Amino acid sequence: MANKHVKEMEALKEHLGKHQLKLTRQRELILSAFLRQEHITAEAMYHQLAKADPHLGLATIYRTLNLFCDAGLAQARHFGSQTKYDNVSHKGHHDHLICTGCEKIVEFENEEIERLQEEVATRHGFTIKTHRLELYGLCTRCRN
Amino acid sequence: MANKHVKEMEALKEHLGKHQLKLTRQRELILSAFLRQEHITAEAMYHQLAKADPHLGLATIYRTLNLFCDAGLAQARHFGSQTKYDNVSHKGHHDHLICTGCEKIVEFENEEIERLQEEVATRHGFTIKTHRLELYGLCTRCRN
DNA sequence: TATAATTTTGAGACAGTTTATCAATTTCAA
DNA sequence: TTGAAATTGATAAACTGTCTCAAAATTATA
Repeated sequence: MANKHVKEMEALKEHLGKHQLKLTRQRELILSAFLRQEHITAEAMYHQLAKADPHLGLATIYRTLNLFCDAGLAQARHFGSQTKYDNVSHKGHHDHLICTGCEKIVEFENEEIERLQEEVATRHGFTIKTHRLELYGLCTRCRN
Repeated sequence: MANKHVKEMEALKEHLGKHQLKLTRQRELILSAFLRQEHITAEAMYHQLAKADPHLGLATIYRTLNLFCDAGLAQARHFGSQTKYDNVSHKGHHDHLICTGCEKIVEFENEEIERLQEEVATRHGFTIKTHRLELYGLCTRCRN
């Protein structure tokens, strides 16, 4: 299980090294838990990890998830009033289909769309760093 | 100025009528101010209107902007930690190019992208209600 | 136009989410 | 091993947005 996430661990260590930050037990623990999810809120992770370490503070979760964003391992997405942290480490960039009925989230990739985005950006003189595409609607089940 | 927004005013009145709601001075004032913007936060509008009416409450702004959303005149977007209300009354849906340097926001439309989004949704059994596409990067000026 | 029923408003209290504070602890380079 | 620097946990504080409720405004009706 641990060696499953070696690559991400290395990426984190590299980021830490570059910014005079330190590798802590908490950061390892949170990374390991984070990589097992597609997306999670800080609050959800707090409760999930409470079993493993009851003294892990909520602030540390927030700080660490934001650190992962800086390191390029996570991406924050504001969903309603909460922030969800997406795991973007071991797969290419993906976009989201979100069911407003049951909150189910389906990921997808579409190269053609990505290409058109580049085109639009170039036309406006922009250089894209990242993007976010979310389609909101009803899934098959919720439509009935 | 007032007769510039007659159509939207009518749309609002129709919505009010259908839902046993009343037309108030505040709703007229806020609609008029709202239609002069592309997108604005409740807080920003609060300060902007403080000159015209120092006693207009923040809660009223929130309530009214949400009312506009119900009436189809506005659309709420979670932008960072804030909610921006977009003016969607007299123009089609548009997406955003956002400069991470100066925070400038450029709007664009791309029918081809919209079409591909529909295609993706259909393939996954979704019926899209709305979507959101944001491209983050640097504008020409900030790249230097 | 006056009246009354209903809705809306404004002010601030309140709730939920995220960040800041700071003393105590941990990390890591020397 | 030591000590400077970073991190943590607990909680206070900040921030955004909603709720409450008495007073005021609107609308339908007479």
